Amino acid sequence: MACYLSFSVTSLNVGCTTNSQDPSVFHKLQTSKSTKQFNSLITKTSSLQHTQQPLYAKIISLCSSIIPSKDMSYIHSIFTQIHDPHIDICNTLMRCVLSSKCKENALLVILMYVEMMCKGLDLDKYTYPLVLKACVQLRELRQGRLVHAHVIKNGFVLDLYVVNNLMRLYGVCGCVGSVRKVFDRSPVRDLVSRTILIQGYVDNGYWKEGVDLFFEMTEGGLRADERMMVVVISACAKLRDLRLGQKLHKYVQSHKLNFDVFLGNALVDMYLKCGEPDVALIVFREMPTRNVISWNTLISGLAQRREFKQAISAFNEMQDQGVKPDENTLVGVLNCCSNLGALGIGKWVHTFIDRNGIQVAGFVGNALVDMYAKCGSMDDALRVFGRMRTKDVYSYTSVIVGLATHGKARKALNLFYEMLEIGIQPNEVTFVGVLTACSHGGLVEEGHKLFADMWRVHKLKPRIEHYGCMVDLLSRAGLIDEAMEFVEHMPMEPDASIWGSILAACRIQGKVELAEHVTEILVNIESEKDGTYILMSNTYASVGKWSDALEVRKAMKRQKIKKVPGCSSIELDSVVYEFRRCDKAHPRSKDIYAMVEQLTLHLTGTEALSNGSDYFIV
DNA sequence: GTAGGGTTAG
Repeated sequence: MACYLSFSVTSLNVGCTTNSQDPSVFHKLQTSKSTKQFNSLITKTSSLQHTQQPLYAKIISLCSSIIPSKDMSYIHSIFTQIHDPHIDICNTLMRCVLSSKCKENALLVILMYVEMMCKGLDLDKYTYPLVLKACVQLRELRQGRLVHAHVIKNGFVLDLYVVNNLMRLYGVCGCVGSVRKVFDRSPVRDLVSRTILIQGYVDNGYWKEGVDLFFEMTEGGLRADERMMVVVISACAKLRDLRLGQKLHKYVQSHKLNFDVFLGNALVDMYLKCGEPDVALIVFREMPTRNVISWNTLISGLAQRREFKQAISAFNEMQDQGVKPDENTLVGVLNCCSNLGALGIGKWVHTFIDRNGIQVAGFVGNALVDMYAKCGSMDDALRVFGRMRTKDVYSYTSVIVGLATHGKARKALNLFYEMLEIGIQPNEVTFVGVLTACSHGGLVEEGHKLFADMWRVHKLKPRIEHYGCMVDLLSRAGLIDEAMEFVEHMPMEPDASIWGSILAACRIQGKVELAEHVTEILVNIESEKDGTYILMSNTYASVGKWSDALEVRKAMKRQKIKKVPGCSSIELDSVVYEFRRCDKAHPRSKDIYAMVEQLTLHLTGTEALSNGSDYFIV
């Protein structure tokens, strides 16, 4: 075999001494911009014996720094051309390829590993962690198991780095049992192994088990470090267990652990998820350093608590402090906009996305589509959706739900069928949209068929909300008897929203007796809820039974049930204003009410019902 | 030259 690629010793010296054949080669290597140019330089250099190969490795690590391209195939091509490479060179090349953190390159590392085996090379303790890391990046369990077999065969089970990487691989591949097995059978373990073991449980949803393990270990005398605490606290956040969280926080304090940004972020997230936003904010303010993730944690955490306005002000503060938002920030903010109907802020975010060259794809694209749909700008939603190069079930679901709520039933359903044709599997939420479309479009037949398809075709078990959609569909179509029959045949206990649909239909059709029956059920389910009484009262009113309507109102008063004030919001110059019934908080509320009076007068010729008795208005 | 935090849709 000819053509073994390598550098001449002289060309290596080129950079440092004048004793060279071609003084420009080394300089060219350092300044080389393109892979092609670089490759041609390499192939021009002459042969090198493997005794000089450590020097060659140095060159290779230099290569990784001078070539910004993610295309590592040239490194692989160098690798394949070396006849008898030293293991250090292989490891260096592997590390270099792996550093780019993209899937294609991780695959390249595995390929290199296989080729090393074919060449009959003796792998060392540094090779296995690298290959296993590549498997982790790819979630490549099958290949990982083969590597595990080689690890055992070649006697590397005593190496901590190898063992820990093996455990990590099984963890990310969802094999908690294997993580445990490797741990239990390994004669070498350290704090890292223990952290990976706990993380294996936590990452796969066994939060309680992970936390229990932590206490078992610490009660046995183990001293946890910051990294282990981050894993355990994140498990606690998922468990929504405040008491436990406080206990862990105390552990951090009493053991004088370093309150770093990771630990801070984990604590902020935990307090937000456990329902203590005030404590979360205190911890957040106390953090010595914050990064973009700290802000994301705060913003998305507040959003999850439905504190959307507070989340937006956190976002504003973040910008005041000059922290650059990343894609996750924007997704969180867009989510707030969707819920507040804050179209202006949403549009601002869209502009920000465009100006910063952020791809409208994936999470960001989906959040943007959803924002426009929820803020009532369906045309914009469709425009963004149309421009997205790759659409997934979330993108489709957002527009389908959006169209359905905007009353564009046919268009929603057409998109649904288009989605199926492309081969995207719908999920439960997609069907909420599809059934809502049928309900709003009065498409009883199609609704029945699609409901049946859920399980028959897509193997999705209808949840209570789907039954709710069907009851709503039938009720709105005036088929109350069918709706009742549907409710009676439900496999689960109908909830308040389902009875609510029926009750609403009763009001429209003036079915007093059924309404009374349903109200009784509803009061038993949620006696404190105002909506039930109001619907019943309105049902009486709709058939002219005014005294009965009044009776219901009196009953409400007796039981101290107050109508929860409805809330609407409007956004002006990026500020969201909220209004409730009888709300006088706005500095110009006097003007606002005057305008309402005027408008009402204009529209109906009667005076607006300014205070109190709007129980009869749904 | 091993381990860690946050993420969209009804």
